[in-house]
Amino acid sequence: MTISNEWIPIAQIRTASIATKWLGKAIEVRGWVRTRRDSKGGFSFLEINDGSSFGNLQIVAPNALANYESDVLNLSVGSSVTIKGVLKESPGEGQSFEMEASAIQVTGQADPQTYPLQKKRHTFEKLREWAHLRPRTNTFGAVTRVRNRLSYSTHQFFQDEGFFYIHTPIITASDCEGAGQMFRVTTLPLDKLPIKEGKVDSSQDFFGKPAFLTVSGQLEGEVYACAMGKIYTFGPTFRAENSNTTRHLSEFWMIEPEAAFYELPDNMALAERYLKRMIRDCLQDCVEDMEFFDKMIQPGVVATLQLVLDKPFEHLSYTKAVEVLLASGQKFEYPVHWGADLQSEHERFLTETYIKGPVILYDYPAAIKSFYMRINDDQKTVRAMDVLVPGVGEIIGGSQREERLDVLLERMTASGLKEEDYWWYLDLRRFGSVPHAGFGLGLERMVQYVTGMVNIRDVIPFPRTPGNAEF
RNA sequence: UCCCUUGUAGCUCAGUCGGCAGAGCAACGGACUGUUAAUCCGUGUGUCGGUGGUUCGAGCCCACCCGGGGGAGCCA
Repeated sequence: MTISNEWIPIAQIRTASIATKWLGKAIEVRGWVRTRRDSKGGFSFLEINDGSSFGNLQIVAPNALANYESDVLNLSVGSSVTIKGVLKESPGEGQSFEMEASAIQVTGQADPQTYPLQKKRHTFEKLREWAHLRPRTNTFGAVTRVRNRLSYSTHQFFQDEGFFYIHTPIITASDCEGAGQMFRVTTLPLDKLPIKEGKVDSSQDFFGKPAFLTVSGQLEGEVYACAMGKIYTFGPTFRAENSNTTRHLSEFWMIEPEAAFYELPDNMALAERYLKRMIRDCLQDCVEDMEFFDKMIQPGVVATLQLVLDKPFEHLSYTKAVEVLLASGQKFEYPVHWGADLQSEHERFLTETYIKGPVILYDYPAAIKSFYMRINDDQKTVRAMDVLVPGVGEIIGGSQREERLDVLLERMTASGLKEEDYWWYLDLRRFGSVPHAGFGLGLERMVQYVTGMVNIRDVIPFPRTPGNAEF
């Protein structure tokens, strides 16, 4: 049996407009068997998935095939196959097209006695133990394609808007980013650490000083924004927090745009355009996947996203938000008062009950936000913004940065930070300082929002959480 | 890190009062069928998370340890 090297993605056959051009023609597909149904009518049905689309291709395998008895009747779930045949309109219900096989080559068998995946539904918890096999399931295939689309949209959006893609460092020697607990990076022998004056002598370490995995590329992003105008980063970030929730990972992917001459309103508008671009692209290009999420994962998610596209985002100052919460009559576990950070129950009320959609909160009390956020004229609040969405909560956190050297120095002193650790960051304010702003978006939270997937561990291929780095 | 909850067949789970370890699905064998998570008949399946204790006897009670899930905090 000779099989050519030309095969077509099943996604093409799932798209009626493209499929028609293959009708009646000999084609080849390659993929994995999802299920086999034998018929005594002299043929078997195979469902083949190759990852290119949510839907499968139904193969009709006639018993006239030379290897029908020996191979086809032994094909089990998970086996890989290469199939040649002719694309036809399907007389059966459930699919428009099917392929009448003329040659089936079994590439790799999957022993049904030991192959963990069944045709039946598995819990997400169990599938996490099989992270190497779960992309072969409907849900994880769909999540993977949506995640890919969101990543692609990110680059398309920022490139279209004139932002430069900047690669900020993964390893950083400044532990001053302040966004959370950091992972230490070292080549020192852990069983025999060099000790000097009772402390680890980091001068002997690889970089001659303590080094860490980045928690944010923001400070480096500001450097490039203050030269290139508009930049964005898109890379992995690491947080060594011992958090065990459905919305936190130890390793996650973050998109951080930063733009010179941008003030907070520009920043908010950018965030809104960006989120809408991603949603629009997913609804347009991941139709089958989104239909699946809408039906099986979170009923109504498509309509909700469509609604988000049609309406401008609500804006609410922190002060107004506190008033709304106080006036709501809702009983909260944590009482609300001006100056306190909003708890997730408060955020949930605002976005899920009060606004019923995305909401941008801004102008937070200075005391609960980072030192680099620009102080407002009231001296009490800073130009910070959070974008909250129903279900997920905070999906974006950002701010206009403090560009005035004297004010920034004051804020650093008040936060107990040392000027010398930030000399290069402060230089941006010494030489040609400009107003600038940016934000960070957690890719996984965006995937959660768009798909309705409840647990963040199920929207990243190989989740890293406290106590779990398998695979 | 704190609180709650959970761990029994490949998977999902039941297991009463402490007294021989169970069901459905999957798998396998057969029947039937342009089938759609096909259907029908039949067959097999166990370190009851681990260690120790109480008891004539522990899946069940007690102690400690490990894993999973949910909530909180931290944040994206």
